[in-house]
Amino acid sequence: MKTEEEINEILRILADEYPAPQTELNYKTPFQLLIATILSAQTTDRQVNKITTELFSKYNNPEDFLDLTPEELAEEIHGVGLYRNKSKYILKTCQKLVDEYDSQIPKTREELMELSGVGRKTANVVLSCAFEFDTIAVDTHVFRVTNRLGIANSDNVRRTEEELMKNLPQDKWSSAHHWFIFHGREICKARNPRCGECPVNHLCDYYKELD
DNA sequence: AACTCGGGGCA
DNA sequence: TGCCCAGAGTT
Repeated sequence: MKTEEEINEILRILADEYPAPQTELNYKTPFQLLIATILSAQTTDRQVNKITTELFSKYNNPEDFLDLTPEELAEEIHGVGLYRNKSKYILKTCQKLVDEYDSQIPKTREELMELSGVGRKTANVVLSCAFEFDTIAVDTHVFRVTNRLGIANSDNVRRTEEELMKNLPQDKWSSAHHWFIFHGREICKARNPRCGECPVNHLCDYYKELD
């Protein structure tokens, strides 16, 4: 595990390396962020971004989506993968938003996770990016990167979330989330990680154990 | 706990 | 061109 100084050094280097694109924050409303995050399951947000501009120009609230049949919506979101499931989840979620939340997005993790297609990761993204609540959304990139670096040490996403909230300074939670995701995609990849190009390899537990 | 759902990226 | 990757729901 890392000392506070080592963690701050890692964060400093990553901040310098990745001027946080913060892609989730590009969505204009909590509703857009929620839908985009449901769409992003098992895909990159690059794929999601390809379709959301047009999608949200046509449908921008739960009522708009409820005008569509599952088949029509599936057609609209073609390209993000798992589109039939995601179409059903989104329509079910929109119906619930209309029926139970006056078309607003609920602000607690428990309520968000009751929505179809919304698990812990999606709920945390909405809480931290749309409502700026103090949460860290742990997807597989964040999980892999932080465990390799030694900022977390856990075989379980739920515990990693707790460890990160304990080990990272709170004012860095939001930006660190984006650094880890970007780093995980470009450098610290699941397979064939490019450790030679990694700006924090001298501070990485995984890199130390390589040879 | 294992399986399903689509497609993009890379070996 | 086949294998790996990325969440949530279902069985």
